[in-house]
Formats: sequence, C-alpha cells, structure tokens
Amino acid sequence: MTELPQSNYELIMHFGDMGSRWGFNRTVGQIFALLFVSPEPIHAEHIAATLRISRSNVSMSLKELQAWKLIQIKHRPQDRKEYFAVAGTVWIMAKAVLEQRVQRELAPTVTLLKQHLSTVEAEKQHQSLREQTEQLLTLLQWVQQLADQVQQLEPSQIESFVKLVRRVSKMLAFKNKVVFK
Amino acid sequence: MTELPQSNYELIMHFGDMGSRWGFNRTVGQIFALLFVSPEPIHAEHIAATLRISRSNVSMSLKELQAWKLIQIKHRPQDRKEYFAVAGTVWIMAKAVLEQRVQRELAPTVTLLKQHLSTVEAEKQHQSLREQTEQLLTLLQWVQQLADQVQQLEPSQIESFVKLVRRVSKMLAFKNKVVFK
DNA sequence: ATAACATTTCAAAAAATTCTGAAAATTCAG
DNA sequence: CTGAATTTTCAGAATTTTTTGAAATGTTAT
Repeated sequence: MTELPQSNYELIMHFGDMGSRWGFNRTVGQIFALLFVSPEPIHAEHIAATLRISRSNVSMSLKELQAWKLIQIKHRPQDRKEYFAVAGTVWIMAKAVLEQRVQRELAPTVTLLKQHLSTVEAEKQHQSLREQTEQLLTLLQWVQQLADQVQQLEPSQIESFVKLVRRVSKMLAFKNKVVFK
Repeated sequence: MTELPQSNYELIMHFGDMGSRWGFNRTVGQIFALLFVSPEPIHAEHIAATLRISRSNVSMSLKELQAWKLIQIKHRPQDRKEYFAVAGTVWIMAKAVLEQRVQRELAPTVTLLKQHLSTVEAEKQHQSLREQTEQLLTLLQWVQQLADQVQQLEPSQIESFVKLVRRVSKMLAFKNKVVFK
C-alpha cells in the first residue's frame, strides 16, 4: 500500500514543494500528485498511509482539491469507501486551475479598483494616479477576458490556439519593426 | 508623513491582503501599493512610519520588490537617502510579474518533468500516466511560450493583441459549432 | 580618518498557517 | 433502529513564515 516508485516519489515531493506557489499547501499538492500518478482511484486511508499524514489532513485536503475542481469521487460496488481520482484530462484540470486563480487572484482586486474609481472623485487624486489605476483595472479585466476565452476552447483546439497566438504575436512584432525602425 | 487618504489606505490594505496570493507577503504588497499611490518617490523611513512597520522589514521588502523588478531607486541631489518609486507603467510592471511568475511557478516543474520523462523508461509506467505527463509538460511549455510572446509586446500593442486573440478565439468557437453540431 | 547618517543582516519573537488526534457526525447494512 | 464503518470537524500542537530590534556594515562629508 505504501510502496512508490522513486520517480513518482520525486514528482509527489515536487508538487508538495510547489504547492504554496500554486496557491495551496504542501499536503494538497502531494495528494494531487499522488492521484495523478495512481493508475486506479484510491481511498483516503490509502493516501494517509502512503504520504504518512493524518487521516484528518487528508479529509481537509481532499475538500480543498474538490473546491479547485481538480479531483472526482468514484464509488465501487459493494464498497462504502470513497475513492478519488484526478478530475479528467490535463486540459480539463488546467482550465479548472485557470478559473480558480482568476477568481481568487484577480476578481477581488477588480472589484476593489472599480469601486475605488467610482468613489474617489477625480479631482482628489493626482492625474497620473488615476490614469495608472484605470490602466491597472483595464489590464486585469483583459486578463479575465482572455482567461474566459481560453476556458471556452475544446481540447482539440488548444494547439491551434497556441499557434494562432504565436502568429498574431509575430505579426505585431513585425509591425513594430516596420513602424519604428 | 503618516496621513493617508482613506481611499488609498483601503487600496494599500487590499494589496497587503492579496500579497500572499500573488506570491509575496503582506508587507511587500503594502509597500508596493504605497509606492503606487505616492505622487513622489519616498524613502524607507517614510514607508516604515506610514505603514507602522519596522525599518528592517522595509529594507527586506524593498529588496524583494527589486527582485521582482517592480520598483526603482531614485536619488536626490544633496541627499544621501534612497528614494523609491514603482518601476514604470502598469504594463511594464505587469510584464515583470508575468516573467517572475513563469520563472517561479512553471520553470522548476518543466525541468522536473523533462528529466522525469527522459529518465523513466516508458515500459515502467502505465501508458496513460506517461501520456498525461507528456501532456502536462507540453501545456506548461505552451504557457511559457505564450508568456514569452506577450513579453515582447510594446505598450501600444497590448490592446490590439487582446482584440486579435478575442477574434482568434471566436473563430475557433465557431469552427467547433460547425463541425460538431 | 572620523563621525554622522543610512542600510543591511540575522537570531529570536510574533504571527500565521498547517497538521493532528479525539470526538462528533454521517452513512448504510442488517 | 442499531451499530459498525467511514468521513468530518475543530481546538490545540507543530511547523513555517513573517517581523522585529540590535548589532554590523556601508557610505559620504568634512
């Protein structure tokens, strides 16, 4: 129940270490990685034993992963336990992460900046602060919109999307050269 | 030296609260926000007094903001102190954040996954794990590339870029409908 | 070189976050 | 309904991260 190939172990520890940079904690990262490398859905006891963490920690971390929509619960006939597996393909999970992060990292600030700009009369601030604040808000909203667009894509379309953006970007770079050089 | 308009105060506290979600800590977020709303460059003592934090904390946090390339040091004639201001326009700072976050959040995992895939012989893993791992690596590298493209853009081009991506995305959504419905 | 001013370092304190164990709640077969 | 199996909750313990104060280091005018 506890034997893990060395290569998987490294991956799991890495996801644990990166966890906090990705917006969750060590255990959540490790559990996600464990589910990622597991060929079959596994249950909470199994996770606790493999990662040597408490059953209660597993319970809370699984809740967190569910909030991120990164895992799904599976049931087996004749078995009361809940088994867990990653939520789907890499692309499905990536979309979930994107959605959550926009929600957690951008949305609150967008709300605040909107409110800020509508509350504070323009005359009370120096010109450039107001302009910079408006630019920041605009930029954050653009990112939100881009994220929304990306969410719409089907798995089969991501590659085309990446390539098209690459072309768009090249085009703009070229325009730039022609105009300014 | 310590009086702050209420609206700026709210903004600063918000940036403090969001700090940890953005990859730095409360103080770093607050200092950045303070510099953002300050019409003039300010010095470390001023920051400490305004935010009521220790001088040493200010020193370390300013170092951190410099590592993020989010601030710049200004000098005044006849004055030994260092004055600080945000690094430039919103777009310049956004590019700095994007660069840092790709570096901190994606690069280490890309390295690990590459190494993982080249080390572990294909036969030793179940087929689908290898495929999923490859997909994850590919996706992370796409994000890196997109970030690189975006970094190249001049301020004047961002809006065109956003609009073009919007069109690209709409186009793909339409293709999808035609093919599958 | 010195002294006054300024910044940085770092060990330890404070604060925040994560983890645990015990108890409570839930689920479901009989 | 009972009780065994399983999951969840949550107060306090453990750990990690952040902040501080004191000392060290660095800088510049005289």
